[in-house]
Amino acid sequence: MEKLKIYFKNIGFGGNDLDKTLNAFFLKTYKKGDFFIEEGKTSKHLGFLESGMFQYYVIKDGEERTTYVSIENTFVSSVMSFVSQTPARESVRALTDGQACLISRIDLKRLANEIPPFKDFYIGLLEWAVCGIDSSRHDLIVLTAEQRYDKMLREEPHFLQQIPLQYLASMLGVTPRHLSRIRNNTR
Amino acid sequence: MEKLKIYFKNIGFGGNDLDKTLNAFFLKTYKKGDFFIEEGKTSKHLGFLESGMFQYYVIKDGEERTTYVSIENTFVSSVMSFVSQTPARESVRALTDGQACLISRIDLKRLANEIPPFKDFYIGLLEWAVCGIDSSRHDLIVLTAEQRYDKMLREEPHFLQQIPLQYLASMLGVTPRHLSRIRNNTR
DNA sequence: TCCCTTTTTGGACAATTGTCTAATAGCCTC
DNA sequence: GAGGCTATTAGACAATTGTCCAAAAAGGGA
Repeated sequence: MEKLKIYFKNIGFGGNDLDKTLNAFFLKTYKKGDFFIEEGKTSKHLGFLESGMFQYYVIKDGEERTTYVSIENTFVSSVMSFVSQTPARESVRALTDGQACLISRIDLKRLANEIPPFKDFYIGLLEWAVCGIDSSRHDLIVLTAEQRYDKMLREEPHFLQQIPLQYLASMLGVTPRHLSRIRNNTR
Repeated sequence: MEKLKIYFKNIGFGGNDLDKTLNAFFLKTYKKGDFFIEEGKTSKHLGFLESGMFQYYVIKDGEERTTYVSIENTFVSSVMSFVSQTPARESVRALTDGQACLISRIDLKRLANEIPPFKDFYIGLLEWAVCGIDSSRHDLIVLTAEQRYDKMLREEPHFLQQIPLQYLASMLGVTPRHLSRIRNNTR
């Protein structure tokens, strides 16, 4: 849980708060293909990705559509399911072997009440999530597929290095065939 | 601020907490076309829409694209700008005359520290926002335009009654021309 | 190194969606 | 109820994007 520890230290956690916080998490190891959460089930845990890569996807007309890919040092969650405790509309599984630190929603709520800074951490996490998701939604409505690709190239080049194109295509709202066309045009 | 009062009562606010909370808001009247926030400026206030309708949009290649429309009894905010205090990527303006209760980010943060239930309200608001936005983003990637329209017809029929189609089209990620085609097919 | 699997690319064609434009329909005001 | 807005619909055509498929390229063990 080394990276999680660094994460919390970076936002000012220390001493007792840090210990209690880290104790509420437990480490889980994932093999490629293992599920973090399956569509239809209710997400009980929030995860922090220590290593590896998780794919969010649904099966649509028999084939999968990727809605997002999480990479290490970020939080993983089927947001809606975890937050509202309703069945997940998507599955999340490991694209590679990896490790995540998990905390249950119950422990999260408990910590938030016991440790004031933890509640503020959760607010910060929600604010970060809402910004990222809103921005992505905005782009899907306002930009063309090519502009979205260019933006990813500019702002998240590590995505293009780490994540297979077939998954990125779907996240960008196009088919792999079309992403190939876009890449061919722009370089 | 009648509706705002009812809103807070419904989530369990009363007595001193309710008074302090309502006092942190002030009422503002909007004429059709008035801005709630302009693209490029940083949003200083969160609003609760007492009456009227607000349109979120950007000008893209000389023409406007609507990303969302808020209706009464909901909160209004250029989320990313308000949350991260960065310039807004979209404008928000009144589509009709209306009234909103505003609270500054500073007062919001102050109240969150003074009134514990208010912090929990803010968490709830963020959770609600993240669910709604995530769901909408999910639909843009996974569903066809026709399926998104059908879903709106099923789940938010009041949108179709209240909001002009030209704006809904854009929210659904298509042109008005194409929305017209969709509507023609399905009924 | 070689073989096997997975990923990426791209041709040919089809379906979807956008652009431009005009006609129709609603609605408000005088 | 006539005139002037604005919203909605729809035809014709063009551009974009998807589907189906096969070939090429890239990895990953044995």
